[in-house]
Parts: sequence; C-alpha cells; structure tokens
Amino acid sequence: MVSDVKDVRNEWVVQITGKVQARPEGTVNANLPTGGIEMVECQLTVLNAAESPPFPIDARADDVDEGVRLKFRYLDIRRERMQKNLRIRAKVNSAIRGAMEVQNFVEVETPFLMPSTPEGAREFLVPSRKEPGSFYALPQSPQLWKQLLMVAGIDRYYQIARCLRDEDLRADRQYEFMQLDAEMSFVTKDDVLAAISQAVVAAAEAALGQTPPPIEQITWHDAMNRFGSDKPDLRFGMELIELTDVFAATEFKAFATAKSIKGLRVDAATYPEAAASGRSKLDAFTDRAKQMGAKGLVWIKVGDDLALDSPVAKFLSDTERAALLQQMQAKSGDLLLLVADEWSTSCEVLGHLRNDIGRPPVHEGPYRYVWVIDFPLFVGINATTGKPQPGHHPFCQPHPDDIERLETDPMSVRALAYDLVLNGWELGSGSIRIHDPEMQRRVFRQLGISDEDADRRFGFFLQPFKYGAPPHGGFAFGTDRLVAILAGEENIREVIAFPKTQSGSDPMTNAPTPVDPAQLNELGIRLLPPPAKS
RNA sequence: GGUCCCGUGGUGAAGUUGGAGUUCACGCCGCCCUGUCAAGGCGGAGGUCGCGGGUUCGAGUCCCGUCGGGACCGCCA
Repeated sequence: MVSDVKDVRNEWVVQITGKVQARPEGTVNANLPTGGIEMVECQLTVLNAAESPPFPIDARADDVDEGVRLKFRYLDIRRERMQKNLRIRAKVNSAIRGAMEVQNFVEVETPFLMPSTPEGAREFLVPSRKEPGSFYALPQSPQLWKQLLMVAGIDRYYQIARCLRDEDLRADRQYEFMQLDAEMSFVTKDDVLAAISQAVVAAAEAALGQTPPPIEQITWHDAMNRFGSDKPDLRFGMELIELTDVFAATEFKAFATAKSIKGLRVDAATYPEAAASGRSKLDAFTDRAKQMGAKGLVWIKVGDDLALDSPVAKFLSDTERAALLQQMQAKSGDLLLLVADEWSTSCEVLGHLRNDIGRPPVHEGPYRYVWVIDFPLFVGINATTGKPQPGHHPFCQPHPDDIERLETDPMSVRALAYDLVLNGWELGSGSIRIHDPEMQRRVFRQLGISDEDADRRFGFFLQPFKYGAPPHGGFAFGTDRLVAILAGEENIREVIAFPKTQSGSDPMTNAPTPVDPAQLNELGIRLLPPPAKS
C-alpha cells in the first residue's frame, strides 16, 4: 500500500486506485463476492472519515432495537438486508409497470389534495391557507379519481399510487403505503383478475426469478368456512371442522343454543407443543377467543384410549363423544378447540386460533396466492340505523345471480367483489362497480341512504355517471405487503426506506413536530390546550 | 380506546429470596503482532439500570405512575 494515510476505519469513505489481480493460491476466500481478486500497488485517498456507527453495519444489527435502527436509518439502509429489500422493491415496481404497459394500461397521476370524503378510513387533513377554515384531505386511495377516469374514456388506467390513512399502525400497516391502483372499462370480473394477476406474477418473477403457478380462486364462503378467514393462509392445513350436527341433540346448554359449532384439531404430530398446552396456554387461547368475540372456548384434550379430558366432558353423551372423535378424526395427544356461536363468529375465532397455532413464518413455505371471490354485498347490521352495512363499499355491483334477492334477502346477496391474498396477507381488493344509477339507488336504499342523502354525500361522485359511464371495475393491491412477503420480511417497515413507528413517529426526523405559531396564524388555526390528564 | 411483552456502558445479553454498577460478547481508544478479509495478543475508557414516585435499613430486582419501542384487539367503507 503506497500511501501517507495512517489508517482506515470502518465506514470511512475512501478512493483506491491500483491494479486488480487474482489472489495468490491459498488466500482465496470463497465466502466473499470479491474473494478471488485483490488490489496491489494501491493509491488510497480518504474522501471522508467517519465516526464509529451506533450499531454494526451488518447482519448483527438485525437484533438491534428497531427504534435505534430507525433513528439512524441511513446507516441501517447501508446493510445488505435493507439494500436487498429496497432493490426487490424497485424490481417489483418496475415489473408491475411493465406488465401494465404491455396490457395497454395508461398511467395517470391523480391529485394528492382533494376534498374530504369522510366515508371509510380516517383522513389526513391539510389546512387551506387561501380559505382559512377549509381543508384538503390526502387520498385514502385514488378510488374517486379512477372511476372518473373511466367516465373520461381512459378505459385502462393504472397508477402506482401513494395512499394515506390516519388509522392505527400495524406490522402490515403504515400511514402511507403504495398501491398498484387499476381500473378498466367494459370488463368482467375475470378480465380484472386476469389483468392484475399478470402484474402480480410479473412482480413475483422479477423478485424471485421463478414464475408462480396460476392464481387459484376460492369463494368467500368457502374461505370462511374452511379457514375461518377471508384472507386464508393456504400454506398449511388445519381446516375447520363442522360439528353443528354432532351436537344437534345435545343437553350441553352452550352447544344446544348455538347456531353453529365448529372445531379445530391441533394435531399432536404436527404441533406437539400446542397440542400439549398446559392450563395457562389453554387460558390464553380462551382469552384470545373472547377477544375475538366468542363467548368462550371449549378445549378438549384427547388422551390415551381416546379418553376426553375437558371441563365440559361430563356434559357430553357417549354418542356425542364418539361422533366428535370421528368427525374430527382425532388421535391420542390431539387438542380439540371448539367454538359454538353464530357461524361467522365460530369461523373467525377458530380462524385466528388456526393462524396463531399453525401459521409458518413469512419466509417459510411456498407462495400461495389466492383470489377470494364472491364477497357478500352487505356485512352485519349497523347498530344505529338497523340497516345492512356495505361489505366493501356501497358502489360494488351485486352478483347478477343474486340481484333478485336484493330487497327480499339482502344479506344473502353476493357482490362482484374480490380480494387477492398471499400467504394469509390481504394484498388488495377490487370489484365491478355499479354504473347504472337505478341499481345504485336500489343499493343505497338497502343501506338506508335516501336519494337526497346520496346526492348530498356522494353527489360529486355520482353526478358524472349521468353523462355516460361505461361499465367498469378495478382493483388495488398494496405493493409494500407484496414486497415484504417476497423479501421474506414479517413487517412492511423492513421494505420501506423511511417508515414510521407504531405510534406514527419518525425517530430520525422526530416528525410529527409542533410548528411555528406564525404558520398556524397564516392558516387561521388556533390550538386547543392539551387534554387534561387526571 | 383496550390487552399483552420489552427498556441494564455505543450494541446485544446475564443479573439468584431485594444486599456495593457486578458479569459476558461485540464495538470504541492505545500499544504490539499480522496474507488479512466479522483476524490475533496485551492494556484502557465507557453506565442517572428509560423517567418520576412509593415500600424497605437497603431497589436494576417489589408496587404505582409515566415516557419510548413492539405484537395484537378495536379501527383500516
């Protein structure tokens, strides 16, 4: 080394010129990308010295407190893991664009500043300087705009759009997230699924170098009934088992009054630890079940000779015991979990327990994409109005086979609405939209929205449809989630360059921060005193 | 809004029935050595145990509160 530089340390920025040559025998390091070569006759210039970083810039930092990693995100991103993730992200974005372009979709950018539309997710508001007291909202999604683009004759629109929702953050939710947003005119549901599938497959291919098999489909009802979730993770079995008939004549009160009884068999061979759960773990399962809305959880341990060990065993007849074991194909050592409730509650509760117990880590197992189709048009009854609530949003086209029941049996009506699910993560959803004003009125009526209400709340949206709106439908899926799964990450923060913490702050910039009173003055905003703490 | 978990030198951890800021690894600083590449040897510095209060003769340890981080429920039409 020819240089007057005294030493060089980690993270210093240096420029080295010299001769590259093969390493002498015995000094080759196969573990390094550059392990076969070395530089000699070097001239080294220190371009910038560096303080020692707060954590090692390598895989060891995976264990460092995430708050510290976020505070020094620019160092965290130097690490191979983050470099890899951000590069996968770029490839996915690029592949999606390519797939949409090939299909003749037109990329259109839509506004960030728009009117507040309080339906749906809580919005971020932006005060107007020119009209103090008035506010813009940041888009929860470009839904409004893309449907207007259909009216406007952009018959295949797409955008990789940033969406903002002021709702509590999770491992798979950030305030800001990216969606492939698309809308098409003159299409069927299958046309939309095909177009989006092409983009997803292209993205997966770009990220992983292998083409996933064609995306399978499952109806919403089957997904709920078999997996207890509208976003089923198909990487593992443990399907819910129908037990309502088994206990049709039972004297056990909790079962006798229930509309639906479902069971989950925790197989001792596959999940020995969970199947052998002790009292505290069983209590935790029960708490979880209650948290999810069940009145309780019945656990039954299957002992040697298929004897049943359970607090409720004494209430079950021999016939019921035999039928239960038969129906659940239970073996010694298994743990059986039963929920008796409304069908949807039984399914959902056991679906959560199924995930808690059986779900493999994100980076494990195959990639199981699935279209969940035929979502119900309405889900649940609004406690205040006593009217059905939209399952997705009030603009979904009802399933043509069910339209005749819209007034007579609304809760049984399916929608032309669909979700895309990957390994138990909801990637996104879409629907065929209502383009016929009369149909829209019928749906609104079911929701308890009068024509006047509709005009007042959605007029700016519905008015354009009077000028010749083509039949249309679309979809949007979250690319952060897709990239996270393809990168094997449990958390979308790992695939976002500068994410927020769960409380919505940024440890690096300290956002959100108070602002200068002068700024508030200009916006005509006065702050309330902070809420009193008792 | 709620439930649960975590917080100990720069980083990661251990810390026993409550008994001196004790320990380990990495990093950092200095010296030595060196065909090394997450090197090796010797020495050294570095901590308000998140913060506040309480119990106690005595608190990293127990209790209450609070702040920060995380997982989840609600929420996300």
